[in-house]
Amino acid sequence: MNAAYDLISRLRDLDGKLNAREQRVASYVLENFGSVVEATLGEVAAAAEVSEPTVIRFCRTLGCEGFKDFKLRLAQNVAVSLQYLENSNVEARGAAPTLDRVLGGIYAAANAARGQVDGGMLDRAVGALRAARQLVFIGLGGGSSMVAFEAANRFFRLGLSATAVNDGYLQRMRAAALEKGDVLFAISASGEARDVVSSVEIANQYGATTLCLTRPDSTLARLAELPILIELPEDQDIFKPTASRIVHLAIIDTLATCVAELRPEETRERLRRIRASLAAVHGRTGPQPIGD
Amino acid sequence: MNAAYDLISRLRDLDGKLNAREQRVASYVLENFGSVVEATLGEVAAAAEVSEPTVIRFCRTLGCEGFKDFKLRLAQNVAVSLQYLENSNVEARGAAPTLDRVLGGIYAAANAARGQVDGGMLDRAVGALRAARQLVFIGLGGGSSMVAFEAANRFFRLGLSATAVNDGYLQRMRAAALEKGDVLFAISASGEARDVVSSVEIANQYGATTLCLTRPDSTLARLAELPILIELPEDQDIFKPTASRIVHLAIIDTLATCVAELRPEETRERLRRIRASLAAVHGRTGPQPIGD
DNA sequence: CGGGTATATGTAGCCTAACTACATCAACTC
DNA sequence: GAGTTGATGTAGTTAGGCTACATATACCCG
Repeated sequence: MNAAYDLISRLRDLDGKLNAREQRVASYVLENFGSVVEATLGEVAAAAEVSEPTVIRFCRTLGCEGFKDFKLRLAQNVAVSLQYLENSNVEARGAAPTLDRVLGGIYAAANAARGQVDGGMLDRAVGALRAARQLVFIGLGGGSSMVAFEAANRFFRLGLSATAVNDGYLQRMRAAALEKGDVLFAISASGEARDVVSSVEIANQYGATTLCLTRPDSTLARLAELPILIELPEDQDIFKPTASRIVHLAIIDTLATCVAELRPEETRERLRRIRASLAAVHGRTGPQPIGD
Repeated sequence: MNAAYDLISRLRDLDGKLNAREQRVASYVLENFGSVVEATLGEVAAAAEVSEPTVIRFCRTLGCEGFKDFKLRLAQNVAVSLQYLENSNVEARGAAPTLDRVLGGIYAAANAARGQVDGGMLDRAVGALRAARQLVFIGLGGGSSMVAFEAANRFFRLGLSATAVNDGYLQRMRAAALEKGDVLFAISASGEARDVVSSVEIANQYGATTLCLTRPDSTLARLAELPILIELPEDQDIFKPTASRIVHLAIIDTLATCVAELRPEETRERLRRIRASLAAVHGRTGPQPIGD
């Protein structure tokens, strides 16, 4: 998508497939993002125990113009995660560094998503959503269930008939009641949640359009008609909730925004009505978030 | 918090208070982040119509070591927003640039939050949460209600007695049933949602500990005992859902992580049990997100 | 098995860009 | 109105990135 953003993933892709000496550089860089950003060509060459031109060649292999360009892109690439990850080394626990870890995880997941999502995948989903007679979002297990509800919450504001269901039995029942023109949108971090998978199969049988937001190579990914697939980086930090939910919300927001922009007049009117309905509850009227 | 992150705000702070020629440089930089990152000292000097040393002095005024250091920091500072904002200029609508807008909004909100949240605020909240006999999260209006449920979902995993309530009447009732040692955690984007505010007042009366996550200078902020306050940047993009929900989720994740780390053994055991309970539903067992 | 070619890597030198020291100029003070 | 301080530019130095070329290694084909 964006050249600058691909650097690290390209680095990871090429890792192992490079010339011997360039590989040394790659390994060194992968383990020392942070310092490489501030190092000179000579320093990197010395640290990786190769000659300077080898480092330059390595940069060019990655598609950069030279070492300078490489450093700039690397800086931009790791800027965010770097900040957070470096801080997390400091064993100064407490809440503030933990916030950094959480945000760092979100950034990492968001960047990963950004690299994988291709426009077509989302555009097809948008096409199906805007044309839907009714929209049913399903998810299970807290995280995905929450995303499903939030999705319904997003889309009803646009004047669409949207509901979320997080009861496994009810999901199957709702799926069975769908027909052509209806959309079933399944959300699952694992892509294996049994009730969700079955519901998609059922909806397929009855001719509904099935979308999903999940991992590649999962059962759900194979069954849905218009899958949105994102492989998110594993998170080692077992005490920290995964960032996948957040990325899923971002995707939902993206889809909702696209649909809203395709029908601006209707959307504007709905938002006006919703805002008016709330003015009574708290006096505020400005351009605030609608709905608290 | 982190030096690198302050560059642009420092620039904005100093804007107008600089020497005549350095001001020229500042103005130029503020309007050309994007190209400055790739420009040389000479190019910036020429573009701002000043001499090269003036540019260097300008960099030092901002607290950088020199032009190189300045450029690096600027690159890191604007890396994210730049990527996203630049893309949004391109009128190539479609879903991919919209994803960039959504992520850009999240980044902007997250950075804003990061600058405002001080450790003490969070640490006090963590202290109250870990000691709670029971935890009740309340929120209204879709977004905040979702965050409340997700919070309960996060904390029950740690072995705490956590519930979420998004029914305004029920919120008051729950609040009235609380006592000393219990925690009421109110979540509100506006800080004015009537039922939520009242519930906090009621809980205060009965001696429960009241926390909140909301805007500064709001009614809720004034009433809660341990407020977590974040002023989030207004979002002009009316069709795009606000990023405030996401930041609120990040704060909740942070609190949950801190509490989890304060009681590691108990948490580990709960997570093991929860994982085991799900193994039956989908065969996966690895270090995946727990609960789909 | 050996010569030739292609690819990988290093050496030495060049050139640009960042920085420094110094000079000049303007403004403000007493 | 002269002195002093601070702002700005000029010229020169240095270091770091890059190129051209040389050497070494591996691979292929007869």
